[in-house]
Amino acid sequence: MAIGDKSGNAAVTNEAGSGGAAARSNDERYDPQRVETKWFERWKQDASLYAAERDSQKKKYYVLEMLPYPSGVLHMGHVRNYAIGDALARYMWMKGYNVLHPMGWDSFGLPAENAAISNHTPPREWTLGNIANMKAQMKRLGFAYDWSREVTTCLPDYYRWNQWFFLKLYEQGLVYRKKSKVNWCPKCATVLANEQVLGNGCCWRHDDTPVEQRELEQWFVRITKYAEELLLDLDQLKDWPEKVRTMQRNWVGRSEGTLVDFKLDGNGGPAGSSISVFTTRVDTIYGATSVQLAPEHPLVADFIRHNQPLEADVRKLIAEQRKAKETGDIGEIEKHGVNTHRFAVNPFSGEKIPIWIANYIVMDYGTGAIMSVPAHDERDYEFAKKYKLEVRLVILPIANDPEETMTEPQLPFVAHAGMTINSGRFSGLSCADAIRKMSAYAEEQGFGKATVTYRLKDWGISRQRYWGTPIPMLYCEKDGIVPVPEDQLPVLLPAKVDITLTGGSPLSKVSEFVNATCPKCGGPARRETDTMDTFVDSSWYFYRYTDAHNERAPFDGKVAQYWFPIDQYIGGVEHAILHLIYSRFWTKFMRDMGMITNDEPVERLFTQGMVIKDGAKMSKSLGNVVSPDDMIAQYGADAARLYSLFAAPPDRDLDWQDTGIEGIQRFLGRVYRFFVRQARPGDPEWQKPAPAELSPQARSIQRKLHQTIKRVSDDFQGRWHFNTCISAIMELVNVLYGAEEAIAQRLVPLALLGEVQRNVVLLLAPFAPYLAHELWEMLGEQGSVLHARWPEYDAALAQEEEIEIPVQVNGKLRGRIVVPAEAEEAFVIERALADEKVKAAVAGKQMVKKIYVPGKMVNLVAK
RNA sequence: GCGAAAGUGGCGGAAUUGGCAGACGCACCAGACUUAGGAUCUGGCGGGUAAAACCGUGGGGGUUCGAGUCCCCCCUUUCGCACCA
Repeated sequence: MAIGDKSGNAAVTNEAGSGGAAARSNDERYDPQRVETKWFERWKQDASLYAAERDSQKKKYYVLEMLPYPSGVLHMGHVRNYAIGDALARYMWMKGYNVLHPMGWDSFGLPAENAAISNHTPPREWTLGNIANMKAQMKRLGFAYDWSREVTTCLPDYYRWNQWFFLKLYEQGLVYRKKSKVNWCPKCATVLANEQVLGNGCCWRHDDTPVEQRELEQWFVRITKYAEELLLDLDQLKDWPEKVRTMQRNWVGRSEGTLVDFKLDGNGGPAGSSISVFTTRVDTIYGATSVQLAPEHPLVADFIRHNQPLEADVRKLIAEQRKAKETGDIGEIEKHGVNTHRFAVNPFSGEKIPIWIANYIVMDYGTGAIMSVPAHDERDYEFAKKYKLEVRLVILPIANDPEETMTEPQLPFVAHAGMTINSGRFSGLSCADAIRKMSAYAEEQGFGKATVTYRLKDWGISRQRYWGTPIPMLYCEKDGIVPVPEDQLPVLLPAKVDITLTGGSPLSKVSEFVNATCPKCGGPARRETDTMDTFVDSSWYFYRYTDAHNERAPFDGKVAQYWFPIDQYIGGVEHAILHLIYSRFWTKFMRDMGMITNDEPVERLFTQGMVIKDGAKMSKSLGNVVSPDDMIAQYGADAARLYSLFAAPPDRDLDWQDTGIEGIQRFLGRVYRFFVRQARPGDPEWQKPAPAELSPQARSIQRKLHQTIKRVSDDFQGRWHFNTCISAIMELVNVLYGAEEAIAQRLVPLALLGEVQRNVVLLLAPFAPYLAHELWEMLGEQGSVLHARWPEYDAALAQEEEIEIPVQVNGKLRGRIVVPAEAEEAFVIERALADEKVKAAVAGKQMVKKIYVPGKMVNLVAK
């Protein structure tokens, strides 16, 4: 076996500084720590290495990974996410684009406050320390970010623009103040985020204390103003995963229906009051035999006032409902209700029907009141059966045959198409027709109207917490709510704050912060002490990257216009709703303000799968966490990145296997050793382009090279199955190993060998930047491989000259023949029939059919 | 309950349009080199058989010359939604 020829070691001597074939095995050894440290130090010297160009003539490409929360250390999910984005960014650079690939920190949020409490570190210090740590990890991993555009949301130069946007929203009536229910722990005496309420409905710090619902004044962003557009524009987001679009569609939850007012029947109630009911099936209203109220419906309090014994029952219903909501099985709640012994009047029929309060009616959808039509709704049916309420059929199925008599359907009959009966003047109509006519009639008569209901609620952004953007509002006794004037921004978050979880918002106890002057009257005013939801920060951060140091505006619209929309956004599917819907809202709001021209922030969205180990998500409690630092120390950054791309297609979950990354490490070493043996940078012959005439063996190497370039390029353009890209490169390297003897015997022209090596480095560059840079230098190339041109494949060179065709007889594989790629059908069939095994298989049979699928296979059908 | 995705060797996965199932990698086995091997190189590796035949992509049916891929029914897993009126 010939392992390299001695002259090839010329490349090594300037590299490892040693010589002599005897020491070969040691010199050839790939030491990722040595190589990666070397390049890490070099890259550190050049801050502008990955900077996007300004005023570039090149086509732009904005690739973005979702910014992390600086929790302390990177985990493998981050590594995978950024490895995908980094590969794409590097590929696009090599394709000649002006690439924007920034990174930042979603650095406000609760964990910093918890850390402050548990280790007495100020949130700012803790957060900035984590950022420094994670940034160092990212650099060590070799991610090509333009750090000159780094955005840190917890710093005033960023959050002042949150405040500025808040003022703009306020000016336009898109932010308003409203009482709203919040989770309140009586022991902590503070508000809890939903995430801090345990499954049993208790406080996370006091697991024996049930959380109460309290009404608090909160700031709300009127995202519902854009509900329709947020829904409609989903159709344009063709390069978003269908799953995400569906989730957003459901989240917006548009539902067309009719509002109908049922007047309260006189005795004892407030005169003229009525119950507004939302229904999608007003055509069934003559079948309504009761009205059902949510236990938390405002009218219920009124009923209780007139009928005290009701209170206990209602409390029970509320408790049942809340518990079911908390445990997540509101769908399976056993239906309970209580009769108020009051009546409502069906405005269509004039009929008096009883009013009930039921635990399955929720206040936060529709109007919190329904008309109950047991005959045509499963839930109403179940309830009516239980409480012996009347079931009245008002829709019949439409018979296919007009002669056929309509039979009464089995109840409940949830009809989508049918004909109304027992419905007064609206009898005999199709359902669709009845809905249209009855809605119109209700509107005409002034007791209802067609309407659209959304599940989407306005976005409550007030948080009674310290580590967030202060809401720039003042409360003046004389002037009421007064916005902080723009020129007084930012409202700085005070550094010295005593963070405890008692007594409400930490800021409310900082008197220097709270006490302010009213800009209108000059009198004393009190500052808003709530801070903003951190989703505000992440709703527009990617615009800031385009103009990160602008001190006069969040960003320059012209600059943003060059870069937007984001060409490719990459992140976890867990952000499919909140972050991505708030971001879409913010873009539309900024567009309507005239700041930008794009309707949507993100052109293409990619959601990568989770990193799991031993079948479960990595978590400290399971003890199956793999630390990136350990992986870097043991195998190197390239190996960690490459493995996270190789182990599974990026959209699927990745099952981390420690032995798997060893295989990648082996592969990287294999590549390195081949180059150490075969690079001949000083040889002019090796630098030349490959000759046109090649031996079959040389030709097969060249063919494999072009096939590999094609496979890798196609995947970048299309389906992103980087796992198969990497296996394709492995195959190419395996071919090169198999050819070493031929190389030694000079059967492969040096010119081709050089060409193949240069291309192997280019193909590896997006995935394994450290090794690629090392090899590029080893090849004697000038400049960074990052700015080398991505190779183009030659279809003719990738083309096989001879192909192996499987021959089936009656669909079973019986033989293989080798034919020229361009062979005619008749020739191929003839050769197939001449094959010994095929002959044996068809012996004594009658040939029925001969099928040749060009270039693929032959199937002979014989009986 | 509704919706979506998935189910392929001992394992991760490949098969891009209906055309050789198991690429590539791991693990394992054998050989080479070696003072040594948890390094490296070479070969083998779905089941079955002496070799074939034959059997094999969750199960059952179907379409087709041909099905992992298309159609129907069922099972399992994961994710999302869920009295949404």
